[in-house]
Order: sequence, then C-alpha cells, then structure tokens
Amino acid sequence: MAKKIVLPPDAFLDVCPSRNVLARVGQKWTVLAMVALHAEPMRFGDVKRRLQGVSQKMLTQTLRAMERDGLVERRLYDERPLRAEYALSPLGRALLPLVAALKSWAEESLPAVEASNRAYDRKLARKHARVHGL
Amino acid sequence: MAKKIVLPPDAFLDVCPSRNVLARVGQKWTVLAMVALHAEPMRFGDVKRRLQGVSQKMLTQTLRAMERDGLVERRLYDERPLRAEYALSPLGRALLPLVAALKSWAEESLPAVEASNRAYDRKLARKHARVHGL
DNA sequence: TCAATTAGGTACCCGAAAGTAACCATATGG
DNA sequence: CCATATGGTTACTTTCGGGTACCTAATTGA
Repeated sequence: MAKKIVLPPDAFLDVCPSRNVLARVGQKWTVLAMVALHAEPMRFGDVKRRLQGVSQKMLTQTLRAMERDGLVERRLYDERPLRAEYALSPLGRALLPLVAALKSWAEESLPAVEASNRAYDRKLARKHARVHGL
Repeated sequence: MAKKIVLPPDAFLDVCPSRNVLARVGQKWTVLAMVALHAEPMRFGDVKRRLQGVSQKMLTQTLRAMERDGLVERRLYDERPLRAEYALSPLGRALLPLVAALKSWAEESLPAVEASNRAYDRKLARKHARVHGL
C-alpha cells in the first residue's frame, strides 16, 4: 500500500473542506454571537437581547451550529424555569480576536464604505446616462 | 433645530448598516479574493485560476462588489486584448490581515472542527436512539 | 477558417439561508 | 384565569446567493 500523502488544507482548492469552515463563520449571526460571548458565559435570552433583531429560531440554529463546530459549549441546567448557558470553547476563544476585529473593522470602516458606495453609484449613473441616452 | 447626536456604529443594533459591511465580507468568495490579491495586482483570469471552482459570473460579481465597497481598485487598460488589473485599495489592505487570519484559522482548525462535528453527530444519534426507540 | 484567449454581460434556475408564526412545557406574578 | 418568563421546536414561506449556459467583441495562433 502506497503511503498516503497528506497535504495541508488550502482554501484556494475547490475540494478543500476548509471552505466550509469559512462559510460557517460567514453566516449572518455567527460573528455577532461570538463577540457577544467574548467575556463571560451568557444565557440564551441574554444573547438574544444582545443581538437585536435575531429571531429565536435563528439564534438557536446559530448556537447549535457553533456548538457542533466546537466554537461554543452549551450547558443546560436542570432548573425551573430552564437555564441554558453558552460559553466560548478554547477553539472559539482562538477565533474570537479575529471575528471581533472583523466586527470592529466593519463599524470603523462604515463611513468609508458608504462613501465608496455613493461614489461608485454616481460614476455608474453617469456612464449609464452617457451610453443609454442623456 | 436640535443638535443631531451621532452615535458610533454598533453592529449589535438591528438598524446598524455596519451589518451590511459584515455581510459582504461573509460572501462566499470575498475572503479568498482578498487573500489572492494580497501581494500584487492580478488580472481577472489570474484571480479566477487561483480561486478554484469560482465561476466567471461570481468572480465578476464579487470583484464588482468589492470595488463598490472600496476594497479593490480596478484598472482597465485599453490594450488589445483587454487587460484588467485588480489591486487592493488602502481600505482593502487594512482588512487584509483580518481575512487572511480568518482563512488561516479555517485551514488550521479544520481537523478540530471536523472532529467536533463527528462527536456532536454521534451524541445526537445516541440521543435520538434513546428517545425514539433503540 | 476555426479555436482559444482576453474580460466580461445576461437569462434562467435551484437550493439553502433566513424570516414568520405557531406550538410545546414549566413556572411565577397579578 | 391570563400574562409573563424560561428555552426551545416545527411548519411554512420568502428571499437571494450562487450556479450553469450562452451571448458579445477584439485579437492571436494553428
């Protein structure tokens, strides 16, 4: 039997499963949920209140997916009423600085991005007027 | 007229447009395209070959969106045949370290994530068997 | 003359992501 | 008795990201 050669993952290759990992971080609520959990474990309702506009279903779905990927740990306490706590796992804590930086970058760059959007749209409108008819 | 109070962007708020910025970075090909352009300007075809599996339409769409957001600059040279070069803008270069780290994290964490997936699925299967019927 | 390269654009379609609404159980407060 | 809170699940629907296929238009090589 020939020795199996193991290549390091490379997301540039279309067969590479690391693309899936990348895709999951790209889910709508994942980054925000991670940042919400940055400091201490939070209860479901607390996270929900933090992520304004998230529906119950989507938050459950997001947290479940993160749990499945090993980014968060879910602890369900058998109390009445129920109590569920979510905390970043070691893997999640390793990812946290990256996504937190991403969120911060998005907030800081918002003015620049919006200005660029407007400039692009104006340029496109001028071109359209020139070509299509003024 | 009352003085307008300007709050800093906060992606936790559901009205905050920074969420859109975050969403665009989460698009399937954006991160890979940015990393591909990390070193030097590249031509359309070069980027396409680098991002294995990307369709021509999606690459155009991705690069256009990035251009509109001010992440890349597109230079079209009037040569025969046409030549188009894409380069990271200053804004894009500021974002590059973050998305590059994200891509690296995805590649490095792939084994851990896959192991976590398997463990989670096994646990879920056991629970299903216990509840539904063995 | 035919094919391939350059860099796109457009029409059409599917499946996944996301949202809405309803339901469940248990418990406390009015 | 009803509303609230806890933490979900399920069904249904809609949106849209992403894909394939086919088109342009100019130029080069076989």
